[in-house]
Amino acid sequence: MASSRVTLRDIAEEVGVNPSTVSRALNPKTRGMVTGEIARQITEAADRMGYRPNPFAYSLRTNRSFTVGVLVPDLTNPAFAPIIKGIDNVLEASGYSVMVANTDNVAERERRNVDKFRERHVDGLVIATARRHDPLIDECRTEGTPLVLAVRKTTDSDISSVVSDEVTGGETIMSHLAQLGHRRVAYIAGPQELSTGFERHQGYVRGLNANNLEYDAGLVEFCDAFTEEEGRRAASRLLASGRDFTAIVAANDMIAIGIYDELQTKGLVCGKDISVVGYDDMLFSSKFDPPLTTMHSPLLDIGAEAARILLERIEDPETPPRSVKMTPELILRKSTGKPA
Amino acid sequence: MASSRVTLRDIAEEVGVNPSTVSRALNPKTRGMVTGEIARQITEAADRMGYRPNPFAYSLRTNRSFTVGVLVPDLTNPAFAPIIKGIDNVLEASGYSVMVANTDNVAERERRNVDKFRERHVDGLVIATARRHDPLIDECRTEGTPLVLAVRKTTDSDISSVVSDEVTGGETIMSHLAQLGHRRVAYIAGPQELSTGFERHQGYVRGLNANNLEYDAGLVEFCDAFTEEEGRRAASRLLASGRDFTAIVAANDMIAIGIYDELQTKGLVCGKDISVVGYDDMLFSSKFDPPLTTMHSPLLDIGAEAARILLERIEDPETPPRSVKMTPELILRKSTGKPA
DNA sequence: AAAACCTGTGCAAACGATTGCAGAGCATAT
DNA sequence: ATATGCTCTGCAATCGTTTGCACAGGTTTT
Repeated sequence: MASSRVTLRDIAEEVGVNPSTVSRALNPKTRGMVTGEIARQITEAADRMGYRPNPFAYSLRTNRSFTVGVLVPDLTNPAFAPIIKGIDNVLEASGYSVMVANTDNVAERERRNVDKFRERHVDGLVIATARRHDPLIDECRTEGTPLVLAVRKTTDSDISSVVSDEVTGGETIMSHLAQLGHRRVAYIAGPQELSTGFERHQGYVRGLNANNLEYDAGLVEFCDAFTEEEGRRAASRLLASGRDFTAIVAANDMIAIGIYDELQTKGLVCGKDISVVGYDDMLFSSKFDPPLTTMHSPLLDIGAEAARILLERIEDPETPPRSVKMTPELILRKSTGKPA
Repeated sequence: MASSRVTLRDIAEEVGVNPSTVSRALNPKTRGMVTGEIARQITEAADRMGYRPNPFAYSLRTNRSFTVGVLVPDLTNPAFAPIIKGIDNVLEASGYSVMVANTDNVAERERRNVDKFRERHVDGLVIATARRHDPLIDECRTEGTPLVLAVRKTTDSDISSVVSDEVTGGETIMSHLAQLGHRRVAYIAGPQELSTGFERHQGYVRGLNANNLEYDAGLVEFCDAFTEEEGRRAASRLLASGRDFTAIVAANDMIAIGIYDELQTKGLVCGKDISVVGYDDMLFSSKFDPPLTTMHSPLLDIGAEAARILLERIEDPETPPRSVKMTPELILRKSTGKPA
């Protein structure tokens, strides 16, 4: 990699001043300290010579890296990719670079990557892998690392986070179903150690109440992960239980896909024999067979907002933690209908 | 961000030697220079005290950052996400960090990000945004920046790249169709300034020849981008042309989806009235309606291999450029059948 | 006119590593 | 016994910035 040859000293010599003057002239914050004319000469020389500050020197001196680390469980999961994109969009505009790490949901890998990020002195972290109780997050907090959680939160509310309003989302779904006439609706929950899984399930029970439906433990199955395979297995258990129900709501779209799979192998047609609704409205959920009715989570915005909050906190370490809840939106498609 | 407090000097004082000795003891390459016992004491003290080298200092001195930049048109496009994941997997294992940049296919943004990466002295670049003639790539080449192209290449073969074998892929698709009995198959091509678009189209015409079908310019439409929308428009033009054909092959899965859309609005049923085949086998292409028969590109492997080649080149700058072609695999699903 | 204060600049010390060079100590060759 | 060589360690410079401090010169205050 060719190095950016020209340094502060070069410019200083060119203009005939001390490097420190050049430094001050080039830094907006200190520019006022130097005489207008000299500053002009310096900036002129700087871009004539193609000066590019050396980030290592800068960072060594200031301990700022203009870099943030992003942790996701799976880069290729359409429920996470948009978050990164959102983050990248706002961070790029502010001159930051984003480093990503894929953790595949393994705690050890999360820790390793957080450590790596810290060693590299990232200015902050956005974490989309947090569990409700997460020692790693606690650590970061006590270490004072600026961080914001995306799409998930911990039980500790002293940490910035941006999520969608999962419980009212879940509630809304139930109302939709109730309105269609469903009385017995099953639920396939996500992992309860994730706020997403936990709160969406909570939304389900609230929705039950709100619509005068009663909770039946036999109608809810839990998944160990937000995956198609887990969804399929849970659906299989549900079907095998012999219980009666006319709709299944899934804790997210991946699980919903798993349900599709199982229904299909059982010869049930989704949207007619049985309704199913997902959550997230991830890419292509409108292309499935049938198109999935689902709760749209504004993933891109969540990422962007997380980045903004992080930036705020980085620029001013005194900024108190802030938690924002985006409001999701129900997208009606073909996988729900009146009960058979 | 709390700084990693302990430095070489601290360890030096603790053990009672000069910082340079500590440096040597801790660096595997120079470890041999220091007496075994002392080295032992040093490493012992180092991890007792929790020493973490300061990357800025290291990089400032050595000009190495253990960082690579990755350029993709769209992080959220399922045809690119796996590439990043593949890259991350191998790079993480080698202690590198990956910085991503989303360029949305805008050249100016590509340039800006490459510049940013260079300023930050990344050790290398993997670029998935290259056009067949790409001044940006030329520049990088003459600057000597280690880089490897992923999933695309330029006409200049002196640049490392890893792609799937697009032309034989395209050819294979045609043979499949011919075997089913299709004689008139249309093609919806991708942008010809991208090697992917160009070579896949080339595969189409070779496949025509190989199966004794003749080329009919009226049966091919070109897209300006690998998008659903472009695919839909091209399909619309094709259908409107009044030409006769029994199958459409798309330059990639996104375009294929666009074709699905158009067929549906025209009341044609895909896989019966007309066959369509995609390319890439991106996530969920098995979930579409109907499941898409497509050419599987080993995206994850492509990313991983690109990372490996880059690493090679970084460690030894004399390594000559290397281009590898992965072999794709035809995945038969429901969108193709015998001609109506 | 002296005292006090600005304002703009330069000097030099960091930041935390790596590395060429010099030299101390000791073993081997002459 | 001297010369030669080898191995290990320390010294100090360096990478390119930022920034506290000193200070020169000019302005304002008393």
